Amino acid sequence: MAVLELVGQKWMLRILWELRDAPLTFRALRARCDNVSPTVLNQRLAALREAGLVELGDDGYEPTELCRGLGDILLQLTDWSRRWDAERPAPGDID
Amino acid sequence: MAVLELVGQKWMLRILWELRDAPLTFRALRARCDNVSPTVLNQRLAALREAGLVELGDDGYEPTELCRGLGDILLQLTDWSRRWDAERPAPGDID
DNA sequence: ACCATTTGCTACGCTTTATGTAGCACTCAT
DNA sequence: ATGAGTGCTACATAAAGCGTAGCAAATGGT
Repeated sequence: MAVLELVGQKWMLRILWELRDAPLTFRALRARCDNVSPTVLNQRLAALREAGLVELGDDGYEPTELCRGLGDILLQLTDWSRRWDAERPAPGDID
Repeated sequence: MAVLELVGQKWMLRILWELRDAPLTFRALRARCDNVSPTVLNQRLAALREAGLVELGDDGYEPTELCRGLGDILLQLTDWSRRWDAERPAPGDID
C-alpha cells in the first residue's frame, strides 16, 4: 500500500489539505502549515510532484487532476474528524 | 484539524489499516508494519487508545466503534491508491 | 538603470524522533 | 517447572525534523 507510506509521512495530509481549494505559494503554504521548516516542506513537495499529485503553476502549488479524488477523501476525513472531536473520550481515559 | 496531526504521524495510517478487519496482537501488528520498532508502535497505540480509536481486547488490538467510519475512509483511500498506482507518472518525472 | 519585494529553495547547527536489538515481567498450557 | 506466547521497556545509534538565515532569480515600481 504505497500511498500509505507516501501520505502517511509527517505533514503530508496537512499539505494536501491546505491545497484543497486554492493554489498556494511555497511561502503561503508554509505559513498555513504552522511554519513547517522549508527543508521538510520542500522534501514533501518534491515527493508529491514526483508522484504526480501536486504541481507548481503560476499561482503556486496546486493539486493535479490525479489528486482530485484524494481531495474528496480528505474532505470525508475531516468530516469524520469533527464527529470524532465531539464524541471522543476525555483525555487521560485509556479503555 | 486535530485528526490530521494524530493520524498524520508516521505509521498511524498503516497501523489503522492493518487493524482494519481483524484484531492483531502487539507482535503480529508489529510484524505487519514492517517490524516497526516496538517503541514507536507502543507510542502510537497509546495515542490511539487515548483517542478512543483502538482498544486492546482478548484477541489483540482492534478498532473501536468510534473508529469504524475512519475504516471506510481508509478503504476509499486504498481504492484511490490502486488507481493512482496505475496512472502515476514514471518515477523521475517532475512536472 | 536602480532598488525593494517576492518568489522557490538551500545551508547549517541543534533537537527530536525513529530504528534495531535485547530482554523483562507476566500469563497460560503442558 | 518449563516453554512459548503476551505486552512492553531500555539503550545506543541513525534518521528526520526544526528554526534561522540567506541565496539566486523573477517581478514591479520610480
